[in-house]
Amino acid sequence: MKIKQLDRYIFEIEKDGKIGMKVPGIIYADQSMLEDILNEGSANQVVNAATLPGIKKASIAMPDIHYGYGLPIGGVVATDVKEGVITPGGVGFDINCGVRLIKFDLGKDEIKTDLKDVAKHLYNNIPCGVGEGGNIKLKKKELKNVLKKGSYWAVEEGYGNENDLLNTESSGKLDEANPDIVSNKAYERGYDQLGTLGSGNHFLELGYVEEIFLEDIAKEWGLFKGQLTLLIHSGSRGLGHQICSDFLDVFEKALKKYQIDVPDKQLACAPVLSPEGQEYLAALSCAANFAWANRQILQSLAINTLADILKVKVKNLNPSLLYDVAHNIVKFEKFEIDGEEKLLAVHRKGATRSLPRGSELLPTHYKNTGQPVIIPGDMGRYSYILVGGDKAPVRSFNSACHGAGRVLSRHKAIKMAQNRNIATELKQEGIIVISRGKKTLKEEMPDAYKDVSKVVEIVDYLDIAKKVAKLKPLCVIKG
DNA sequence: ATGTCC
Repeated sequence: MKIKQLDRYIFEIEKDGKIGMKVPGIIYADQSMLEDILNEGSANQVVNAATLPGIKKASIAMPDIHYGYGLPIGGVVATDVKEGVITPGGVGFDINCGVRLIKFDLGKDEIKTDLKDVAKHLYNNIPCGVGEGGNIKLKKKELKNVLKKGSYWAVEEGYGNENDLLNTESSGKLDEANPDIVSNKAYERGYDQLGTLGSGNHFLELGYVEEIFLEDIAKEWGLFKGQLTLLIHSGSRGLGHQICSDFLDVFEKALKKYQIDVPDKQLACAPVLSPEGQEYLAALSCAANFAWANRQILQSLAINTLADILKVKVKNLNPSLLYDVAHNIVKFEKFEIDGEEKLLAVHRKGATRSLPRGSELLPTHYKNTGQPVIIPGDMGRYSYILVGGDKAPVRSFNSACHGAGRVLSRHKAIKMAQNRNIATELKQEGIIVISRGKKTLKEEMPDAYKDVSKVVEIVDYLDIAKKVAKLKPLCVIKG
């Protein structure tokens, strides 16, 4: 492939019509990241995605790009709704994996309880781990309501308030959801998994604001130095995973039916407006709604647990959701393409929506600032709060990175970690980590990830999203 | 990410 450097942090993979590329590839990264990206094969996945029917402008990769199923994690692909395709490989297995940030009216130095006890209490109260169920057990009729209503269901059931809905992407509900499309197998996996964290890179983290970069915006958003924060990263658990699996079969058959040629079967796709495309959209929306209800319930569990162990009233903590963003999703958004407004299916696969100030998709209270973009790093370093940048519409279909991005695969990380005790190492840094799975901490150790500061620096430089504040972890709960 | 293979 031919790669041209267009700017300090912009690399273009030239469009090669002979291999079916319909648009060029664009990778936002620095020189050293680019080398890793080329070596591990995810640049090739960017090229593959550029062949998808109806793709507009470019097949885009964020600086946290790494190898994934079909499209790389950190990939953004926008297809024309009328003449383009939709692909489960462009969304991922964990549909609406995402992250939310809750801020408190409490400084970390005001905490009198031993952090170890706080971590233990959180760990004991937040169901987590592979395949683990929680305390909420639903019948089919009720789970259907969750799939239809998303965060609204959680709020109706007392796990949150109107303010939470206002501060969740799409208000925590996609209207395209049709619970009748979801397989019984997916339902079976969902009955007891609402309000559970899961495993892998999912986590619940108590931290604090260590540094502020944009004072005005931080002030407007109610952020202050030393402030206690809660970060929750989870998704649609087994239910979403099953929905993705169910549709991979459907889309493989669709390739033949619609005579679509893709270089990688993992990019199996169908026209957005085909029955297959529409059914996937209806099912994906159910999984997305489940994930939003899940994070809303986790938020409520964590806040109550925290108030309990700190021996303060919830109302005195004054918890408030800054924002909840989706990482793995398709959204229908309007963009100007060749001077014409088009409705596009924006696939974000390990990418966060990043709406600039003035966007009509923003709730009124964020219209002047732009959208809070929450970027978790790794459990030993830091996380960032950014704000949607003015160049996001032209550079990335209003998308930013979603995290640090892996440098080691899960397998390699476990191998590299050998007999290291990651929890002990982090404790020496003043971070309490409790994990349910034995392997999880090795898979998720800080060395397995890029330095999120470098990743964030690139989207900041490109004005895709601007740095507002940096968070430091205090205690982390993992599955 | 995931009842880490139906």
